Amino acid sequence: MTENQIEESSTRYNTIIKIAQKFFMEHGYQAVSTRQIADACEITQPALYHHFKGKKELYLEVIRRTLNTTENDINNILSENLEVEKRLHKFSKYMFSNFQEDITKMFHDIYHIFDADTQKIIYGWWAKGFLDPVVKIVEDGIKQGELKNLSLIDAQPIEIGFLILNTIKGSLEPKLLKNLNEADKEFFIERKSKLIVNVLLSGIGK
Amino acid sequence: MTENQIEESSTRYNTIIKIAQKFFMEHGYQAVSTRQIADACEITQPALYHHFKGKKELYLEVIRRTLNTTENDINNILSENLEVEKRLHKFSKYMFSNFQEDITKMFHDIYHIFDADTQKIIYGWWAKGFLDPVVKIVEDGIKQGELKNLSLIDAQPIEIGFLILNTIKGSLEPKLLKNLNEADKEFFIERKSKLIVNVLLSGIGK
DNA sequence: TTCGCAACTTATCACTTGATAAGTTAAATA
DNA sequence: TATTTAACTTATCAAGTGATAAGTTGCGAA
Repeated sequence: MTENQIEESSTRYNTIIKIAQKFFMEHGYQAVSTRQIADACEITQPALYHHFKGKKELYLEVIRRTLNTTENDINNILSENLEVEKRLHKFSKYMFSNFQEDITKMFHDIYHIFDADTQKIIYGWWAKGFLDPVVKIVEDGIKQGELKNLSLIDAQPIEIGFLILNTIKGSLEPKLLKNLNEADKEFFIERKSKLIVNVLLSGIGK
Repeated sequence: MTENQIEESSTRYNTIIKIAQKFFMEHGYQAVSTRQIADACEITQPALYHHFKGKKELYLEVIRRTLNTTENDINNILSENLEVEKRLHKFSKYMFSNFQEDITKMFHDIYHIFDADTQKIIYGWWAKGFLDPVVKIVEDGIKQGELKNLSLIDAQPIEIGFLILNTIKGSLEPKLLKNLNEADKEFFIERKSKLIVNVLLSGIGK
């Protein structure tokens, strides 16, 4: 075990990140204080600084873990060789179920907090976890003849990947979902995902 | 002139709102201090409190004006009786040109700052300015036979309005646009809007 | 048994925050 | 001309903020 691995398997260290993740994702970086996080962890505020260099570094680790977890989940979802429609539907449902907080806000914070180099690193994680899998779906879909030849609409697979991601991202409604019970939530997500995929594939025009 | 109208036409009052708008839209409510706004207005921080009861009230007025301006602009854009495709294209271009900051963040702030009643009032402004016009486009499009009968995809016009709005909203890329010159910006917006409308109307499926 | 060190705590720092109180000034009104 | 008042300013507040220094504790290795 390396020093880093010991640290990462420590219970307290993980608790801090889990709780910090909850707070940061719900309220954003600025609105969360180190004291709030520490209180929720039932430790004193300076104790945080034993595990993390500062608030920024804690936030960065939260982001890293979030994106890393997502990458694994999405790759599992997409490992089955399904048709495009089913893959997109699964992906949409995953996003609705797991990103009940605006990730747009997260990227806004990243832009204003971290320097350009760190931003690039984070963008790399995001691309690997989110964008690449969706672009893969699009590319596979074209190969299988399930999707249009994109040159017809003067677009690149990566552009369509972005568009799909943005459409789903823009449709997430964390506040609405929070007030539903599990059954209603499931129903809402199923219906919404179906609609989004339907429009993405067939459009609303005649 | 009522007392309110005098206040609203005052130069200083308007300057404060304009500058506050710029700051709030770029950084979000929490990240902007009353001192930053005051400094940019070249007045002292307590002078703000002569014009506004508090930071919250200033922010609320910024939101009201932003949504009100948008409502007027959009109604002008959509007053021409064009076909659905051209209307959506115009609308998309307007959004890209005028909302160079994430409006998602604005709604996040609203949710965490204001009480439920105030939130409802703001939602009313938003619905009137953004949602209603888009729903009108959809309804007109169905009447004119340019769009599918929505019962085919088990959807309501308002749902499709949301989806269109969210797709465009999610695709806004303020950071990217900021680094482009006017010509490149125009080109980017034109191209992106065309792609979005194309996918919304025809989809990417075969 | 002693030592070392991880994992804390208490106390405190400099700084920023939104907000208020009290005094000033210049222009409109009576 | 006297008075009022809008539009400020200076001074100051309490409540927070992220961060550091220095001391404590308890456990595992030597």
